[in-house]
Amino acid sequence: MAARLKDIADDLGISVVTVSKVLRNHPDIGEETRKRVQKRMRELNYQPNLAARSLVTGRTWTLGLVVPDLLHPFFADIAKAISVEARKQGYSLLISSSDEDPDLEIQEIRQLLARRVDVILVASAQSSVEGFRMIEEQKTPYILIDRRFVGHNASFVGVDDEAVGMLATSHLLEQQCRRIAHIRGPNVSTAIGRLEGYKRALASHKLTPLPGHVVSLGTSGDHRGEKGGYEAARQLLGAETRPDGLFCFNDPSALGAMRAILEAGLRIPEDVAVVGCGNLSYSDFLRVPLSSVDQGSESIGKYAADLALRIARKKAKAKPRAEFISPRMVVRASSRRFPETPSNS
Amino acid sequence: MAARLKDIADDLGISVVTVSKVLRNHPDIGEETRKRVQKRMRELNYQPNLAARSLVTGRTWTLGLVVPDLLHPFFADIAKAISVEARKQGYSLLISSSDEDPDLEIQEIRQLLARRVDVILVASAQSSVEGFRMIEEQKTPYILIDRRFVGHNASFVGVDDEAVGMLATSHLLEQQCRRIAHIRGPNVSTAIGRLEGYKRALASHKLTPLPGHVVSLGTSGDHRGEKGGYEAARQLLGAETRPDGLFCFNDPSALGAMRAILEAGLRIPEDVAVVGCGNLSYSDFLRVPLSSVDQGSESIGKYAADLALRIARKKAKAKPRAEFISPRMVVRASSRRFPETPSNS
DNA sequence: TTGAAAGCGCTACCAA
DNA sequence: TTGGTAGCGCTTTCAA
Repeated sequence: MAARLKDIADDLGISVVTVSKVLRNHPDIGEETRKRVQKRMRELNYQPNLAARSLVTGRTWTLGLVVPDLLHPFFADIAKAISVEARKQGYSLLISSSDEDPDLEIQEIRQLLARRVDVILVASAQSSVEGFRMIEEQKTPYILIDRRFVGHNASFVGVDDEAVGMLATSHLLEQQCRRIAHIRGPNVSTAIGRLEGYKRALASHKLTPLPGHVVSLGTSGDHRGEKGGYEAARQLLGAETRPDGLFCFNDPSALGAMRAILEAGLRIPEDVAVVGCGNLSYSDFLRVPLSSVDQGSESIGKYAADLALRIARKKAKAKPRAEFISPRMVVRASSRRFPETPSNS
Repeated sequence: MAARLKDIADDLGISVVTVSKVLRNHPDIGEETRKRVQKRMRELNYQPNLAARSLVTGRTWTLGLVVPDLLHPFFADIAKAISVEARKQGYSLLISSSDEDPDLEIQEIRQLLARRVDVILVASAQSSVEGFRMIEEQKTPYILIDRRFVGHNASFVGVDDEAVGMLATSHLLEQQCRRIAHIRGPNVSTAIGRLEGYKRALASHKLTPLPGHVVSLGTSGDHRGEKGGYEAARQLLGAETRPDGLFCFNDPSALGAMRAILEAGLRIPEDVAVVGCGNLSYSDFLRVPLSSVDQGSESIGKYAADLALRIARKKAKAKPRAEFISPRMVVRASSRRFPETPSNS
């Protein structure tokens, strides 16, 4: 079926080794031999068998990526960016989706380990760091994306979540909101950091969250959070004092929340100003265009890929390093209470 | 580093072959031996080296997917669905994005061929069928997704595009639109089929497209088509007779078009009713919720994966077959001119 | 500059 | 029920 080195060697009456050297641009090959081999390769449309190569080199030229949800635009962005960078350097990308399920994630990681990918990138749904022991045992380098584990010394690329929370909340404060609520995410580092930032921004104005003004996004079924955001917002609107500003863990939950607010007959942003996080691509086209903190998903993907490829190249295990991307506030109608507010800050 | 069959065999004083058989649940192994081997495998957290296995079996247990744009929700949906099905059967998925560039697509396919994936799935950006010769030469089975080539006898899974065009246009006709325009896509089968359906639906009402009422989405830079849709719509609004209904090639272009319409001071759907295609997940939250033809992206992914896995299993090359998914009209505010219009049809 | 030999980790085949 | 042998397609090493 597919041509092999041996076929080419036999055709040309030379040895397999010589052909192999031409394939890899090894210097000590005669000009004429090289030409002949290259010609024959083209004729046969030769493709080296990467499985065979991997077996002997111990490298697969493949990166493995595990995300909680490939449909979430944030992770799709990252996957795309990684894929582009990887391709540039001749690497392929094995992508899998854990559905936000820690057990499934472990299975996916096992699969990637079995395939001996050179580096694993994972936006983890684990609540503890236990699951990574397995990777470490196999000595496969890995990089955490987006979500990290405090006190766990692994490479990390993601946004500075506390800055996210501060940026969003400070913006709402600037818009004269004083009763700012927060719909927080599940118990992972991103949600914790954003909550922390939210509190710090309030504190800098000598404020604290009012009773019932921090609500958790339900975790059930609905990963991207539209439904959860809707329910959380309904809960908030029934709170002792009604919020006049709302910072949502992510954009999908903000969409759900906005639906609840509009259904309750309130105006956005006059009655409740809303800020999301993620800056999803359709924000401009929404019923009320959504202000959002941009997490620089593309940069995250690019940095993560660069780091992964650097590690993959010199098989040496570089010491773990963390890279924090700075978030950026993108102001749209959902939180612009004063016309002069610039659209970015 | 990673444990090998030989390590386990040596530890237990048995042969590699026996261990290999336990690994693959081969029947003729003594109960006790099996237990001992399994125990040791667990202790060592053994992961078979798939590259080695591939080399001897000639199968990689990997599917390859090439899409024009992983960020487009339609293709993200498909990728996710395929990934889920593949995983269920122990297959992994190599995903790459061609950026709608035929040359890049060919490169990606070469890469997948070099990796000897068992089946290639491709939503192709090729304008001719030439590029597939390469795959055929290597005897790697492949399945076209979403976009096909008339007269080319290959397996195909996708929506019935003519039905898409008819569904959308008939709906607009039911809403009493009589000057229905169409923003058509690039020169691939999907765009051609939808255009065909649009014309047929008009014809069944003894209508034909008015002059200037079929506009092409520009192809430059902007793959998902928001910008293209905006520009196309501006062009349409300047036409001899202004359209009162608009069927757009996809949802992103419909978003752009709606922006142009609203900016021109017109109302949706009263002045211009709009229908998109793809039914993207945020349609409900848009400034004007967008009516759209659902292409059943998940079904497409599922069918395509099933077919691919069936082919992968019995290495036999099944004869090419085409599977057409029926589209479904989802009516929302952007085209609902009469309150009683049901939301699905 | 070229090539013979060995071996990567696994499975297929057949003999014990 | 168990295992020896051969070999998948390639790279590495070292000798010619």
